[in-house]
Amino acid sequence: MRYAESHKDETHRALLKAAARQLRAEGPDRLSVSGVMKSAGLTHGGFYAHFKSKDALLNETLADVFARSRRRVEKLLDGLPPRHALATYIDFYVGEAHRDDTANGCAITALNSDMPRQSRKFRAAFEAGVKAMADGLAKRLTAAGVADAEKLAPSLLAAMAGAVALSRTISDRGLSNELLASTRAGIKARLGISDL
Amino acid sequence: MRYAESHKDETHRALLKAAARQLRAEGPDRLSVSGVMKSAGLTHGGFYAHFKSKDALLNETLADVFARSRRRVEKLLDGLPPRHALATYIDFYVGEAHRDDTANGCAITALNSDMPRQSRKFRAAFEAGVKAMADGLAKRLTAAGVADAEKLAPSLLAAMAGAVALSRTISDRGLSNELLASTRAGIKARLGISDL
DNA sequence: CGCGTTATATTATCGGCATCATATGAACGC
DNA sequence: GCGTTCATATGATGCCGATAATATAACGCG
Repeated sequence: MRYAESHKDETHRALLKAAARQLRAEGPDRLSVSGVMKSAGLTHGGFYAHFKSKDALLNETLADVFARSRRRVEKLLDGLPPRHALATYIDFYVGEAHRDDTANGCAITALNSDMPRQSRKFRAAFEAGVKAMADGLAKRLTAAGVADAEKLAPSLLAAMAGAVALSRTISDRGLSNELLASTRAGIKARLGISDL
Repeated sequence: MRYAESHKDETHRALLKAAARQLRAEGPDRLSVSGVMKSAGLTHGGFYAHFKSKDALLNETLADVFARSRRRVEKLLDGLPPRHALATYIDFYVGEAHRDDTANGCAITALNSDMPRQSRKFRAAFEAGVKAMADGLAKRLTAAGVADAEKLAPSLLAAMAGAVALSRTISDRGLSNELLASTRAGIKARLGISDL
């Protein structure tokens, strides 16, 4: 290695970061190799020194996005008492800020309807991410004393992601906000934490 | 008009029908002009005699999809007492058959996450469809004696669409079914029609 | 029954994108 | 400072899709 050993790793990370944003903003089809390279300040040709293919980039990126989201949520909720953590999570996920920041938001809301058209591997990465999120939520539900947490968690996740995704399609800000608020209230009622 | 006047109209309708399936199955980006023409038994060149552009086709197709879905639901629920109609609607929408038939299903579940990346006109057509569906649902809620129907309807729609969309991304059939069942139960509980 | 019209087919153009081959130039050890 | 080696840049190549120009063929009217 004549280059500083960090160079390639740093570039790799930079590409992943750029891809993570573009994946959620543009979707897997519209994300382009040259676009990612340009975002990282490079030209398109060097891409294949870092990833075998666009597919490989997409798969690695998606796993990375889920992992980062998970860590972010854990940091956000760390130390909160269970019921509070739950309420905070719901407010955070089904919130205006999340709706307005697709590029950094949850992959489920951003890629929901794209999945059935993607490659097997990409779908598998998505599914793994969903399962991890659902498991994490189930644990928090259990900790908060909610019954049937395992079965409930995926349904709650779907309701939250569905609301955020749909809120992004509504141009009328008031209506969009109302949709989010109504969803937060509905979910909290279902969990018996309407007071938080 | 030397051709039978019906020819062009028939072809137009056939193209719309093919596009309607491909739009939901492939998404707006992967849907291709030549694919639609081939589905209708034609070659790609003649397309522009029927539509100004791919965009025009997409817009018209989306409006058509929503209109047809609406009519289909109205037929399904026609004559049922309000609470029954509501329960039937939920079972139908959040059902395995709907999940398994993307190409003929609701545009919201099929295109949810694609919308933020589409053209203004296409998004407007989508939004109009969503509003019409929400209004229809609100009317049925009101008829069934549910309070706050106007605010509740979009949130319910989002939960239903989110569940179906997410259920399509889960390869494990059992888990996927469970997600749907849990969502149906949750929504019915929220509406006080768990007994139906 | 053939003529003009109109729907559809053929073929061409153009651009974007993934991928790849080769060139360049920066950094480190000597 | 010099050459080696590796990251990145330059510049193809080839495919696929949207659009458009032109050619063909089906049809009904006179």
